[in-house]
Amino acid sequence: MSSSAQKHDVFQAIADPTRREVLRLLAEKERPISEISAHFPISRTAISKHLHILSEAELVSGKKVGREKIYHFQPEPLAKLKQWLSFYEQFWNNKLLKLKHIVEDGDDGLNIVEKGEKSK
Amino acid sequence: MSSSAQKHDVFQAIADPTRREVLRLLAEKERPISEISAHFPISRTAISKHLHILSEAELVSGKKVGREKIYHFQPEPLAKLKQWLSFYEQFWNNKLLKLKHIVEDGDDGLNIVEKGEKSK
DNA sequence: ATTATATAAAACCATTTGGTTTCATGTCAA
DNA sequence: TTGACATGAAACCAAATGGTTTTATATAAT
Repeated sequence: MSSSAQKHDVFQAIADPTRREVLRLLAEKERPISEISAHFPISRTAISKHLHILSEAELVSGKKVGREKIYHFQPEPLAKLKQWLSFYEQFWNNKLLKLKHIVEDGDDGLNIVEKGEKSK
Repeated sequence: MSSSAQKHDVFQAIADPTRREVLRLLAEKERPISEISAHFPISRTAISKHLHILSEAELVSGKKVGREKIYHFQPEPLAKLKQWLSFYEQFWNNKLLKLKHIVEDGDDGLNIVEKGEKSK
């Protein structure tokens, strides 16, 4: 199966602070909805909706056990985030790449002045 | 200054696909609003609002040059995202940590067998 | 069998979001 | 100085978001 008609992706799923906290709780260990919602000032129903959204993004998955629904954390979608991030890591890890870009773009770079440097 | 009363953080800022694309364009090189909006099917005003949000999250910054406003990419806030992500990397990079958790939680772990590993 | 528990589902609501259109303003060019 | 251009700002709008309350259903416990 693995429905690709997902309305919520990982970027949206982690945008909400409550959902991030839910994720952290589930990363620790799997828990039923009521246990999760006990950690928050909002209603159980609200938490249930958040779990639904996390579930759409495949960051969590729930299995019904007796009358409880036990949710557990699924890290896979975060790889996509990591991948997205990796593109931008150049910009803060490797300052030399800035120069490289300037060269490749055909800019002669003569008047480029880095922060705190004098231009002449 | 550096107002800390920011309504939008980096998590929310990158939740929107259009904003992610704007970021990518600005990571390539700095550009005025009109040039950015030329890449999208939506109005210049809409793009301007997205830039405002990215700016609140300090992912971009704009300087006025003549009648144009030139925006450029600022990678710093992404470090926060990277930091957030790093916590979860254990879960897909380092499978052994699973065992560690089991041990620390007091679970005897006797019948736990990792994928593809021999139990002894 | 009855009651309490755990969740699901639906209706509802205020605010935010992502977009639009319209109007105003500052700057460059002729 | 008169347009044209680039942006800003405001009013407006539909849909999505994040919450609520109410009602229903399945399971567990007594």
